[in-house]
Amino acid sequence: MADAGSRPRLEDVAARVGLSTASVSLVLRGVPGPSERTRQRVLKAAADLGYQPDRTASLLASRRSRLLGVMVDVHSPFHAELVEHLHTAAEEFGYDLVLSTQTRTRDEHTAVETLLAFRSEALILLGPVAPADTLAALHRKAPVVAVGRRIPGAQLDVVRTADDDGVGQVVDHLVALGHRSIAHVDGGKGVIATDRRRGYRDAMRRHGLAQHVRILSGDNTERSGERAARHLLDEGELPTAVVAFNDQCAIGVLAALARAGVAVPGRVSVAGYDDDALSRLSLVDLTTVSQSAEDQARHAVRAAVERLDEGREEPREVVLAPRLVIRGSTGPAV
Amino acid sequence: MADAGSRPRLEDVAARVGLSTASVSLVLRGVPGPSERTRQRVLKAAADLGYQPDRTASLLASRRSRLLGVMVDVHSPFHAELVEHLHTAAEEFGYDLVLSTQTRTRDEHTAVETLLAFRSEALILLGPVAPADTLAALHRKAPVVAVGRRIPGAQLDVVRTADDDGVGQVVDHLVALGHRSIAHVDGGKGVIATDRRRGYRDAMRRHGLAQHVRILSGDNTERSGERAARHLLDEGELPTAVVAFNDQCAIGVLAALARAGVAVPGRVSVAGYDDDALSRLSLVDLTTVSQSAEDQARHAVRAAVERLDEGREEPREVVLAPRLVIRGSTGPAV
DNA sequence: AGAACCTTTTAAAACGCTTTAAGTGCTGGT
DNA sequence: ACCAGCACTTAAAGCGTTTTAAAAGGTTCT
Repeated sequence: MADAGSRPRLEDVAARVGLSTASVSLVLRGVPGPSERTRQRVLKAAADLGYQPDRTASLLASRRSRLLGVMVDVHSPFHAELVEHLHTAAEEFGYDLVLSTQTRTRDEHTAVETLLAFRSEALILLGPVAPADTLAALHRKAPVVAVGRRIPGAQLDVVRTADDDGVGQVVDHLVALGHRSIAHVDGGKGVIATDRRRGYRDAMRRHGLAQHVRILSGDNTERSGERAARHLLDEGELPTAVVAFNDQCAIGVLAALARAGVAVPGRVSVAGYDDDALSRLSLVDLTTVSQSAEDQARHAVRAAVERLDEGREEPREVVLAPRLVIRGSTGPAV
Repeated sequence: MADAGSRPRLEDVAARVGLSTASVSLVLRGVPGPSERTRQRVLKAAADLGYQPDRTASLLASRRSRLLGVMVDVHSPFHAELVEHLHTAAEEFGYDLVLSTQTRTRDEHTAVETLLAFRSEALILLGPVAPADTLAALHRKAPVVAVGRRIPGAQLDVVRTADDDGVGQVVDHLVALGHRSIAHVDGGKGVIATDRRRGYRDAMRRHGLAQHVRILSGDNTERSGERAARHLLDEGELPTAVVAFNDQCAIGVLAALARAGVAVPGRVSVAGYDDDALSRLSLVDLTTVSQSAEDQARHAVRAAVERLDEGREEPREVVLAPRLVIRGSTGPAV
């Protein structure tokens, strides 16, 4: 019956203690019912046999899968951090994670299909780029939680930080250091970039620096930061501070300035956004804005669980306050 | 029968064309047998209904799962790159990947158990730290392919690059630039560190520089690089070049030198190992050694497939040649 | 006309678990 | 004695696929 070579099954441990598979199943899942004596014997037998439940079978048998599908961009250090916190948060609620990495060769669509094929009960999408209506359609199949991006008028849940506020804090910080000529390298046409750009504009206006507003086009790459910095250098009218769209971009700015022999923060202060692992490198030591991965992860899981277990129907948007992280790349204006 | 709300099942598409689920299953998996006419009708019906096979059920029903379990350290940029290539390689052989991230809170053991619970047929472990006999025990349950690390005398498959050779290439490069006083910041007690240290020693000896051998203790962190560099600075006897255990460590060295105002590569050349995304940043621009993620991934999948589909039993070790990547952190000796 | 052989289709038994409704013994109250 | 009620336990019906052995429907050949 118990073929020597193969993994022990529920039936094998049941046979070992002379009980039914049903009882064993109950014990192993910690469902109340079985007596203490039974519980002990089953646990011992399971341990002796090295029994390990077969996920696939469990998932199939239970209508519930208790699985949350997570789409991540495998290249983003910030996503990696989020995933770690998602893991622990999900565990607290008795859920597990299925990850689907989105890479150059596997687009969002494929990634999401994979997650559904694994019967994820809800989807947590980190920084999805798909248009709002695509996400809405998806949301009809399974609850979707979008993390890190604003989605206007959507029925789905959103967890994000207030990007405009974050950039505002950076500008406040720089102004407090005496800067007036503060430029912004923006992030292109996405929703996130729009918010950060607005945050910059509003803050400048608030400080009566509207005439110093200077926006250079860029994106989320190092290269774009370099290009923008070179542009400033060539023009000769160097601002005293640069606020970049994100950390990658900021690092590009730093590189171009370093090559040109411009002292940072002596001559020009530079700030980024995201508090990437990169920005913490002591070689980089970048002033930036933290999006508190842990809180975002916790809220995302919480949102999914509320939909699944507590029957919430109305959409919810959680907007967290970003936190300025001051490091060595910003200093007093010259 | 076909409840409006739920996903269509195999039975639903079978009913739609008036066939059995068996036939539909055959068609959908591309198994030869069904007639052309049947094939067409089934495909159309499946498309109409938006049918999507349920992975869990498929996996359970087929003895084969065609799943490769991959353990990755979610924080390593190098692993991220490997995963991307593993995906495409696995796809070529008709396999899929299950990822299990190993984080601070989830150790190797848990990660691997998860992979087995998902019925992975083979395990691909990226940079496993477990002792050889633990891995050997695991290998008895399912074929294990260890990537990136030497495992002496093991029965399992290993795919790695020749670390000693890689460091040797770095030393050769530096010697060619006129360096003689070349120090090494090592990586602690792991197998990888041992190999790289040996590579350094051998190369120095080969060039008749045995009396210049200088090894500073370190590990795989930026901090250790900084510490080592500060040590050298304090002593006053700065070598003209430093070969670090890996890129992270090298970046620490760079940071400490930068703070001390030591020009790189003007006064001291610095090299790392791994060709991390970090080292490509133009701000860092680090000479390093590439481990060719794509080749390693391909060989790892190939090894697993040979075990699973071609009945190979003897262990195999694939040792790839590392490739020196020359960037801006190394230059002529002063 | 029947045997022999294809080709195509299908019924039914897995796969390893969960879950529900129905048991089985007890105890204690009448 | 009898029944109610409680605490456990279990038989059996799924979950949505794959797979196997066999059936069904043709041909072609004697």
